[in-house]
Amino acid sequence: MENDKLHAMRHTAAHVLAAAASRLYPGIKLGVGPVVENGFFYDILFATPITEEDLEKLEAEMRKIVAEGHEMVREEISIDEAIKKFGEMGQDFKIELLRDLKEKGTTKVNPEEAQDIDVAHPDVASLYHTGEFVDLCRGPHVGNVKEVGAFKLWKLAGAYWRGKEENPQMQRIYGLAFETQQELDQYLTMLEEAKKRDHRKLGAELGLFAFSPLVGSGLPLFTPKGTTIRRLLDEFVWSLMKPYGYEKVWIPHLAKSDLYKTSGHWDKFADDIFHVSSKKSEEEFVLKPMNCPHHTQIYASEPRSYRDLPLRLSEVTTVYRDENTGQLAGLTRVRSITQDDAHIFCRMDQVKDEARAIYEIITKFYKAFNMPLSIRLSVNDPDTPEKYLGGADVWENAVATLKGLLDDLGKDYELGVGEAAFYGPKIDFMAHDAIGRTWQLATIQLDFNQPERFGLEYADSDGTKKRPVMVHRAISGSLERFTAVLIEHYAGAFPFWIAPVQLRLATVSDEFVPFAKTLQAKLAEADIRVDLDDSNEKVGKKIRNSATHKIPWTIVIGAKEVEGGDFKVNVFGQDEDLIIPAVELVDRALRASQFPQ
RNA sequence: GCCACUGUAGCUCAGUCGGUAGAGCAAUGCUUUCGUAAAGCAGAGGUCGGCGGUUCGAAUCCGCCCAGUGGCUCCA
Repeated sequence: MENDKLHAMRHTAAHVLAAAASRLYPGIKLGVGPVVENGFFYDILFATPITEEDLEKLEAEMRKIVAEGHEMVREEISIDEAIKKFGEMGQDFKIELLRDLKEKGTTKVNPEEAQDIDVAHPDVASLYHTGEFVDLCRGPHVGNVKEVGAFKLWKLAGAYWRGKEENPQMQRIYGLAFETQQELDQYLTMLEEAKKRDHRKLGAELGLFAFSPLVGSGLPLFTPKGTTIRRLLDEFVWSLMKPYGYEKVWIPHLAKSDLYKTSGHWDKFADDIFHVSSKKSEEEFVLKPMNCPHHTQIYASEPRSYRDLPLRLSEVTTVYRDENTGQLAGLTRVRSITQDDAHIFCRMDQVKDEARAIYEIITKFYKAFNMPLSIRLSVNDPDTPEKYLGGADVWENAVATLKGLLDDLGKDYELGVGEAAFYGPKIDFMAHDAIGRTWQLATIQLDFNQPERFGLEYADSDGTKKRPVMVHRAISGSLERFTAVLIEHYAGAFPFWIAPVQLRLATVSDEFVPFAKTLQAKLAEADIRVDLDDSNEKVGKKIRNSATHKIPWTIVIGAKEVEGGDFKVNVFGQDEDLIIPAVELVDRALRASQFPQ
C-alpha cells in the first residue's frame, strides 16, 4: 500500500461512511470496511437494498460528519466485552469476526478483507469511536475526521460476506479517497481516459470483432480485420517458437468424457464443461475445455524412446468453457478461448532447459510489444493438499525445478502460494501495459500427474520404461484476451506490422483514381494491407476518416504523385510527414511490416 | 450463478403527465472534382431488446426472458 498517512485517511473515510449509513439507515449490519487501491469500501447489509441514488445522500451525510469534526477515539477492551457490546448493537458480522479472533487468533479468510483486527494482540479488541458511532477496528486512523482528505462514493456492488458464495450477499459501497481534491480529480480523469481505450468500445469502432445474441454471449465473432490481428499474432509466436524445435499438431474440438475422467479434469470442472449428446450412440461427449489430454494421446499413439524426447507438440486451437454468465466481459472473459498452446513431453533432466527456452520465447514476444514482465512462481498451498493431484514429494521436486530455473536466470519473482494449477506448479508472467495495468498472460506449467494418469512412458537408454514429464505453456495466453490487451495497450492505434489496415490511399479527385488503383494493386501484391478512399470527399475529410480508424500510414494521391514525385506519408500520431521516394514505397512498407526483433 | 444498474435508427443521444417516434453523425442518391482532421442538397432508415399483463390506448406502468455494464464468486 502507498504511504501510511493516505492509508489512515482512507480507513477513516470508510468509518465515516459506516457512521453515515448507520445514521440514515438504523439497524443495518456492518461487515468489513478496508482500504483498497485508490480508496476504500464498506460491506453493509441493509434491510432493503439501497440504490445508486442513495449514494448521494450517503455522501452528503459523510460530509456533514466530517464538518462536525469528531475525534477518532481509540478504545481497547477484552474480546468478551466487545462481543457483548456488538451483541447489544445487533452487529452479527462483527461478532463472527470477534469469535474467530478469539478461537483461531485471526479473522483472516481473505487477507484483503481482514484488516480490522490486530493479530499481534489477540486478547484485546480495539474500537474506534466517531461521535456516536463505534466500530471494531485495528486502526490506525487520522486524529480527526476533518483530516480524511478528498473522497467520493462512486460504485455500488454485491459482495458475499467473507467472499463465500454460500454466505449472505451484502452491498459493497466503494469510495475513492485521496489526500487532495486535485489528486481525486486526476484519478477521475484517468478513469475517463481508460474508458476511451476500452477494447469493447474500440473493437466495435474499429470493426475488429462483434457479438450476436443469436450466437450467444461470450462467443466473439472476428471480422476480417480482427482475424488479421489473430493471424499475425499466431504467425509471430510461431516464428519465435520454430527455432526451438516445436511441431504443429491438430486435434478435434470434441472428445468423449472418458478422456477428462482419466485426466482428472472431470471431477474438478464438470460444471464448467459443455456437454454434447449424441443420438447415435450412448457415449457422452464434451467440447474440449483444454488441450492437454488430447495431446497426451498423440504422445501415446506410438512407442517412444528417450531419443524422441523432448517431443514438443504445439497448436493454436479453441477450447470451450461454460463460464458463469455474470463474469463474461468483452474479449477478456469468453466461452470460446483460442490458446496458443503447447505441451512438451521430456525427461526430468530436460525440464530446466525446456523451461528456459520457453522463457526466452516469452521474453522476446513481450519485448516486441514493449510490455515489461514481472514473474510469479505459483506453488501449491501445503495446507490444502485436497486441492491438488499427486503427493507432496512430487510437488516439492517440481517446485524446486522451477525455482532453480528462476534462480539460474537471476530474475526477481514473487511467490504465489496456492496459485498453482491442480496438477502442478507454474511460472506466471504478468505483462504491464501502457497505462500501468498488469495482465496475467504467459505461463509455464509443470505436470507430473497427467503422464501418470495416462500411463505415458518411454524406453530409456538402459531399456527400462520411464515416465515422461509434461510441460504446459502459453505465450500470448489466448488470442482473444491478448487482442483485448493489445487494443487497450495501443488505444487502438496498432503498430504498422500488426495493423489490420496498414496504409490508406486517398485520392484528391476522380482523375487520380486509376493511378491510385494501380498503386494499390502493386502494394497488395507485396502483401501490404492497403485500402483506397476514392469517395467524392475533400482531402481534409479523408485524412480525418483515416485518422479516426487509426490507420498507420495515409498517402494523398494527386497530380504530384502521378507525375512521379515523392510520397508524403501522413503517419498516425506523428506531426511530421514521412517522405518516401516513389520507387522505394513498396520496400519501405515491407520493411515496416517485418515482425519486431 | 448471485447483487445492482442499463437497453429508442449502424453510432451518440432527445422523447413532458400513458395519446402510436425525433436530432446529429454514418450509410444511400444527386450536386461538387476539391492537396492534409467534418462541402451542399435530398430521400431513406424503427416490432422503442423480446414475450406477456394492466389500460379505450404502452417507448412510457407491472411481470418474465434475452443482451450488456459494474461488482461478488470462479478461473484448468
